[in-house]
Amino acid sequence: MFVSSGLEAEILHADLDAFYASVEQRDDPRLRGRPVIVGAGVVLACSYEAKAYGVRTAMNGGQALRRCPGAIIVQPRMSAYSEASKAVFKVFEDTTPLVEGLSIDEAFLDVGGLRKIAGPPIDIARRLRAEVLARVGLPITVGVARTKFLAKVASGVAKPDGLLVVPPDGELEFLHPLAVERLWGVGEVTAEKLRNRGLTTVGDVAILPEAALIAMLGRASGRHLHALAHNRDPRPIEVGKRRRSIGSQRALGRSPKSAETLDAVLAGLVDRVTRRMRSAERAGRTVTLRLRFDDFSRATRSHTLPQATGQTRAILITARSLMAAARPMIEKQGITMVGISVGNLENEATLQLALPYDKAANDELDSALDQLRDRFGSNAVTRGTLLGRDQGLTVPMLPD
DNA sequence: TCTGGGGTCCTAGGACCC
DNA sequence: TCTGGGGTCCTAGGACCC
Repeated sequence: MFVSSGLEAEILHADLDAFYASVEQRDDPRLRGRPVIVGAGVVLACSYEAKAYGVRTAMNGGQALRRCPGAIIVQPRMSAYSEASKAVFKVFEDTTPLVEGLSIDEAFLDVGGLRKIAGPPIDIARRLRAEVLARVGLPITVGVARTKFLAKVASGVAKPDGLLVVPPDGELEFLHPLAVERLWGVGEVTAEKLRNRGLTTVGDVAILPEAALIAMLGRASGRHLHALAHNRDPRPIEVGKRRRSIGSQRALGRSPKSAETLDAVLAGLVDRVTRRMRSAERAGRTVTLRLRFDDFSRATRSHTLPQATGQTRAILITARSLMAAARPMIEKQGITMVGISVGNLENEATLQLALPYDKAANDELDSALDQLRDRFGSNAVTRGTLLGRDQGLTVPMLPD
């Protein structure tokens, strides 16, 4: 792994602009230059033309239309977005192997080791923006700085369709006048707490001792905020991060729901989640039921299994018993959302069976698996998953 | 027409073990 | 026999992000 010098601005934060809406405008010329809202009940994404009218992500659809009556509503096309994301990440990976994906539409890139072959970071960033536009047809904003945190702040300031480099000798000058909300990890609640004490800019926060921030916000948040306000962020780019949970949820509307309806929804969610787990070849141990009620209060109930599984049946049984335990709450308050997620996902196999892809090897593996099934039960061994860690052994499957 | 769906990380108390 | 310190895991809730 390259170790960046830490003295130069060589981390890029690349962030697609109004991602879903931009894909829609790319694919339908009639939408270009017009206010576009993706999502019907609620705004999943909106074009900058719609943002100009005050439309925001997560806003209720009716409210959005009142603010921007001329907006065009588009149904989301998740597969198109996922395809566009893959194409953009391909451009990232053609730029540098050191790519850390943050979400479907943003990533950090470490270009520190590329100066000799690809030029200074600003040139790389310019080319990256041009490449994404040429190859995928989407606008992207890039922030360049010495740290991940600052690069992300820079791209946020440069949006939309921009490029901003924060030079190492101008970091605090750039950072301190910004509103605290610009800091990664400062949301509504934290911003309000800070505002109540008259702290509105990053510079205001930087004056406070760490202990004061910890007293105000708790240990982790206090430390985090203190470090960021002083521009301390030593985290390196992490390549190949894995997801820690997989989940699915569904809004139910406000009308009362029978137990049968709820069970059907639950089964559908479990099926969706376990399919995704199996196709990702992962298994998990902790099943969490998430509920939301009429008054927007929430509750979670979870249970941890002794062994990781990706099987629909095992997870559905667990989900049902969590739901049964939550029954009294559900009867007291109307339920408006139900979700299931599976966490404690087992990592990549700890024991790699270095077998070549030939018939003899596959047969050998099959018979080894049969023996394991005999020993631990047929449910203990499934494709792409693993044995419980009690056995201290995980078994990766070969592709069919 | 007061609300989506996908995630991450932190905290705090209790159980349990050594 | 009594007590304590330290560590891990589980559960529930909350803040935050895109």
